Amino acid sequence: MKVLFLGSSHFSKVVLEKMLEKGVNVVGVITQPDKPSGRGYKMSETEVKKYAKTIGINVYTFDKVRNYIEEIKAIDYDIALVASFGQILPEEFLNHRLTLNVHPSLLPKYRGATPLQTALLNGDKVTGVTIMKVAKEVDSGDILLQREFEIKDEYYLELEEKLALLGGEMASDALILVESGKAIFTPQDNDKATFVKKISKEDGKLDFNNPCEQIINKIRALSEEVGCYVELEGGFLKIGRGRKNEGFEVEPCQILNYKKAFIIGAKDGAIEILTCQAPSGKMIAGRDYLNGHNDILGKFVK
RNA sequence: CGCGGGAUGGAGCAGCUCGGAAGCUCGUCGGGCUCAUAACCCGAAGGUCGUUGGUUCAAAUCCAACUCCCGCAA
Repeated sequence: MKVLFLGSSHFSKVVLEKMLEKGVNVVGVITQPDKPSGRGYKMSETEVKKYAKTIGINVYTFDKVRNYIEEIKAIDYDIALVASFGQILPEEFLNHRLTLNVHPSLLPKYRGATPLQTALLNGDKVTGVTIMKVAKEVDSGDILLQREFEIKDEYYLELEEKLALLGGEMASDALILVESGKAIFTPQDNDKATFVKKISKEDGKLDFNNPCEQIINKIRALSEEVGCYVELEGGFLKIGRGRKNEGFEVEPCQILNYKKAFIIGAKDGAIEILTCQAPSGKMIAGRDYLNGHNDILGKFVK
């Protein structure tokens, strides 16, 4: 079967890579157009585009798919596969060929754009990947395949990587099922559907009046993407990694040097800051940060 | 030309406004104390102060260009 792949993010790239490894015949890739981004507003391509170019697959960059329906219909493909593409696909596209989606959650749970972050924020022990039809309503299509994944102590990027690899394998399996006519689609139970909200910069702020577990969950979910931070001495300190630590007395939000570890108190214990990043600085070990900032000991973060 | 911050022994920082023998908190190595220590005490090694050029009797410090890094914004 000739597969048309739609994706933009790192997740997409890993899925695509896995599918190719599995021998899937990808005849073309549609991705978001180059955008000015980063320092100096340099034009940058999506990760999927960069990868596809090195492999030699045809790349189409469409800012809005609905404006390119004719071009897409001219592409010779049997089935479309979507993974973290970043655009709502118009019905005209969906009606043209069967379109499947790779979604990193156990649908109907966590429909929407941030299922991975939400699972980590909620401290879920289990999540998964779903392959389903793309329907008009976001992430509501009939399910073809679904597999669980046990969350251990992954941070966001690690979880994304693992679920993308799983998703790539499942996508490959799904294509085989469809090709052989053995695909069985099961409708979702819409009554059980939950939706995840978008994540903003503000969501990354850590409140050390909360319990340790909640703080750790937030660090795992958001520190690598939007970034987690606390207010300190009128400025900001980004927090990279942290873990629970105990064996001493400290008030919530108070900074402590305990056996050379950078500690911030929480509601029911304390968090050791393993890595953090000062303004204009790099991400460094918490103890290294303390070395140069002994004046903050005993003070409180906000 | 989107806005801004930074580059100082192995690590993290101070010093630069007002040029004049490079400092702090750690780490490392050696020694001491201790039942013991990520604790304490004594000592040592280790730096082209990002690169290049300029001003000056004298530049980490002033000026110019460049390289790399980071935050914001997208």
